[in-house]
Amino acid sequence: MQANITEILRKHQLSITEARKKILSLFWETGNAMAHGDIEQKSSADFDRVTIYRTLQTFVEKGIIHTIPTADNSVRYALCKDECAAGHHHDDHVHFICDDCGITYCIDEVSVPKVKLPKGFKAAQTDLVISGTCNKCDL
Amino acid sequence: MQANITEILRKHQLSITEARKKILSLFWETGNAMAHGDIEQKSSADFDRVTIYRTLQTFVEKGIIHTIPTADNSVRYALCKDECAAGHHHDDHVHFICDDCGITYCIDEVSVPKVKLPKGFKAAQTDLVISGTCNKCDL
DNA sequence: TACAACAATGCAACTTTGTTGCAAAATATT
DNA sequence: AATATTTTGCAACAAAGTTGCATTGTTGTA
Repeated sequence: MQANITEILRKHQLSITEARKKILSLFWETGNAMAHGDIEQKSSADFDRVTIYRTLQTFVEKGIIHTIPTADNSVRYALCKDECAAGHHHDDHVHFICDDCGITYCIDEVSVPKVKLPKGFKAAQTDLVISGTCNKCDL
Repeated sequence: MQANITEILRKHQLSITEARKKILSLFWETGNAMAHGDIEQKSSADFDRVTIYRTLQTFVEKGIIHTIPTADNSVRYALCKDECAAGHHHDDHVHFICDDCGITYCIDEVSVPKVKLPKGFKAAQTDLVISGTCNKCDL
């Protein structure tokens, strides 16, 4: 696994540093999407706040992670699929945010349906974000 | 139009104040969605920052406006349709954010398709946000 | 392995964004 | 018109995000 992480960094032509290895491994461990705040809490002792900001930024640029829009002013980040290349992302799956526990899931089983837009509108990215109750919080 | 605005406020059992009239009229004038920052720029001379925060909050609660999630940490607000009642919104239309000019459109013509979720997941709200180039910025 | 070139990090200072409590002002109710 | 209620502005604060620069760490090459 550790070897896997350095391999990902190398594949994207990034220097192998402690911060990047740690933050990237956090994504693998949790499995779900994380907001900046989550990452800061889980690694604030190890790294400076600024480093986390910059690391997330480069990860997004390189196509390692992608952003998930939310309605509460806290953008979340999640691992991209292999197909994601630098510049243009291909994360056309649904994201689910639980109102109870706050966990953000990538629902890989469902893909985002194509939408016909009015004339002149050209879609670059489509985000389908559903909020509600997840299967753990469902009573 | 001015009469129209006070009528909306009254319909939702809100006191008629300068701040609320002004902010609500801004939404009608621009026609598109606005982020908090936009509103602050267009009325900062008239009102305190805090008032804008609180006004937007009450408008959302009363179902006059709804939030549009974005991937850049700046939630946008747009007018609701008449059907929107306090508590639960019915804005099942698509939102389009132009990467060029930044304008956020409500694409009323297209409605959000229903999505089947895995077992145990219950959807409360569904947001379909598309980013790309709008018909004004399209060369 | 050691060295130079380059990139990433930490620190500090700062800007922006959002929140809370309370007194003053505006609005609504009678 | 007078009182009760709501809303606003102010101040102070907390949180989130940014920038420049010196220091440290990483990479590629001899």
